Amino acid sequence: MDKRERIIQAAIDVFSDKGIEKATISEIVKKAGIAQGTFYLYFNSKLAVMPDIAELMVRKILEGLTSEVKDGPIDQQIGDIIHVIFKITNEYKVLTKLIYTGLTQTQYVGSWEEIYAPLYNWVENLLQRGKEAQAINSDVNTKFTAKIIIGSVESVAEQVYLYDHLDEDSIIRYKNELHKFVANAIGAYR
Amino acid sequence: MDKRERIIQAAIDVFSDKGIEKATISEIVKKAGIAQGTFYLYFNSKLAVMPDIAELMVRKILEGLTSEVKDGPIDQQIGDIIHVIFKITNEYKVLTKLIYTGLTQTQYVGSWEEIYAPLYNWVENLLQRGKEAQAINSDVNTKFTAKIIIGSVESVAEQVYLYDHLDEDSIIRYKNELHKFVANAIGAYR
Amino acid sequence: MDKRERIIQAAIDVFSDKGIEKATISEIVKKAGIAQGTFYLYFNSKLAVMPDIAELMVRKILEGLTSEVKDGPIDQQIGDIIHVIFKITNEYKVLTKLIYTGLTQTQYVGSWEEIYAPLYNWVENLLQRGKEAQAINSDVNTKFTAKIIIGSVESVAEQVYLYDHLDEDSIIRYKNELHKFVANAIGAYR
Amino acid sequence: MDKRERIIQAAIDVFSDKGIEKATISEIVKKAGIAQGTFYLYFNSKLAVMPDIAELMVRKILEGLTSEVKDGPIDQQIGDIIHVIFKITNEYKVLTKLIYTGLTQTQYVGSWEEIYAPLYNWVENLLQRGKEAQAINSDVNTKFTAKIIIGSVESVAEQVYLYDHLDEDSIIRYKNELHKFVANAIGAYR
DNA sequence: AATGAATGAGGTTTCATTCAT
DNA sequence: CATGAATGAAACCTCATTCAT
Repeated sequence: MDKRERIIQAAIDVFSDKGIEKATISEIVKKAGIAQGTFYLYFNSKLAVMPDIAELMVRKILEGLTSEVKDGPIDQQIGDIIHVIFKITNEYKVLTKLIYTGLTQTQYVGSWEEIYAPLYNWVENLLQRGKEAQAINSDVNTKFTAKIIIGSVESVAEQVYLYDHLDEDSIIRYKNELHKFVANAIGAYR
Repeated sequence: MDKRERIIQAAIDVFSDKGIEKATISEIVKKAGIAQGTFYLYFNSKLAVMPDIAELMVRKILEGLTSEVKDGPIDQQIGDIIHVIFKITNEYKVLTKLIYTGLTQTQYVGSWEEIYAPLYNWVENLLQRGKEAQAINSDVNTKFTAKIIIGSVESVAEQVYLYDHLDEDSIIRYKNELHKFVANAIGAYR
Repeated sequence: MDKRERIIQAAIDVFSDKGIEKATISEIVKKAGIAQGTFYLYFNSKLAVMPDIAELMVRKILEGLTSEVKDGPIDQQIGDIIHVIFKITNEYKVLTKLIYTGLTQTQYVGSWEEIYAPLYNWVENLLQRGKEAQAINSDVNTKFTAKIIIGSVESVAEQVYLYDHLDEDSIIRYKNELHKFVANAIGAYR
Repeated sequence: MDKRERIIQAAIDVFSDKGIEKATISEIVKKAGIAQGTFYLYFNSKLAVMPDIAELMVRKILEGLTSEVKDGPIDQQIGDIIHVIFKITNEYKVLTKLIYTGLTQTQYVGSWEEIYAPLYNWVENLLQRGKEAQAINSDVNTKFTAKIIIGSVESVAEQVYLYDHLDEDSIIRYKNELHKFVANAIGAYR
């Protein structure tokens, strides 16, 4: 693995473990197995790694969506989307949250839209096709709704895994309720 | 105003301005007009102020909900809720986001549920009454749905104000779409 | 117990526990159950308590000597002296050492001679009587030898209790060797 | 001279001058001519330098013993030992005392035995040879007695130089008395 | 005589950043 | 490109000391 990649991976580990505040470049380089000075050949600060981390996360989610959201009724596809986002959130725990904040705290806020665009687009396309197939309400604004859905699902996933620490059973019931909520919201049940 | 209160206010200012990372105790005490050592009589670290800030935010939102969500059809009440949360989010900008992260990064994660409980309860009660009046779907789990709604609305508000920096007109259209989304989700339109 | 006495006792506890370096007035007053400011009505600094502590220690040793060193052959009296000093050293552990250092580090070094004088005198008198009774070498300088004996015994006691942490059995053998050493040194066996 | 060595030398100076209590890392680094942060690359606290200082002291004493204690009657060798320890104690004044205390006050107490071992061994060997040559009492426990002798001599040296501040003439008489004391103690005069 | 909240000087400690190798 | 010892600015944090009550 090349140096840059190793830095990003190490940064993910350290940020997840210590949070942005307590994470130090010293620890990142130690974990990456490179010299202190080498870090600066690739990044200017620990927060400068964030966009790369965000990109990696979005890529993971997209890969998940592409592979796990099957063709079929949109109702079922929503279930798949929820499942994927929950899985990734659980896997990377606090990281999802940190990315938001990490980007916010820097000059990289602007990158946000850019980085998440593919994800929003993917869901928007799915809604668009659903709309054309008259599988959801005709008055749904696909652009806005894509973001609302992703925001809702991520928000609940964070609740469930980061704050409430629910047991597996409760999580399933939560996901079902959320599924019903979103499906109704876009009229996927008619 | 007593010392503790002044620290909290100063911390809000500094966190909002600099973010958690760059905020320093030195600056907080300067803004609060107290001595360096005095800070430590009340808090152990800058992050230890977070639970108090969160509590203040929740109190603000609750006050907003109590005063601005009128009696009337539940559909309209949802509009009011969205309006209140958007207003507070805009007012405190990054702070909402920082609280999440600030609590996550510390030993105070546990406080989260406790602090937000009143807010969740308030919405849950509203849903409960709507259910009893058969104004919303009978199969709605009020506890889960309360959290889903608050999460969704906050998530969209943050999108709108923190990342997308939308113009006023787009925000209104976004709010309308969100309103429709939530109302449909719980079956408030039948 | 009056305030002054309580401060001295608390200081003994804290110094024993934390050492001079880490001991703080804050902790002493907490242990003494008095207010922060009250300390200064009795002492100017934590080290200013040292002479009082030293006096208390010397008093303890003197009481021990007076009560436990019986009339009889000087050889046996030496054994008693060793026993008393070992007992007190064990009881107050590091404190003996700290007193030396505590006094050294301050303006109170001068007090040292004054405070220890009674102890030296007591042993000197014992040697003097031994000399007159021709129970020890006639060329012993009682003044110097008194100090040498006390120094040796304290030194060994500290070795045994503070550094080597010997078991009870080894300590007894050590004491016996020391006893023989001192008795021979002053010619108490002829 | 390498950084570590410079820190140790500077620490010796500052400790000797100010005592443990008043010595600061800031002053040590200033005297060593290095940056504040550099200190922490080698030691964690000012007391962490103590074991190194102790080692240096022991080395000095050993060098003194090796070079100044001549072959010859054991009686005379004892005189040499006393002379060396007095000289070093005078040269380093308070430092000898501080080492004891410095080590006591920290996690490094354990190091004590280890550091002093060579010194004890050296004297023990000398006694052993004296015993084999029947120059001293046959019932002397060389291990214990080595420690007793070193302890006694150091104790008296500290008395003389640190507390009593005796004049040169009195010191010579004190040394003579001590010499006689130790020689008699082990039966070196027969 | 006693209190204890508040102070702020002055220490400690960290860690991003540099630069000679 | 890569290194990592050294730096020192800038934060942290403690705690003796004060003083109004």
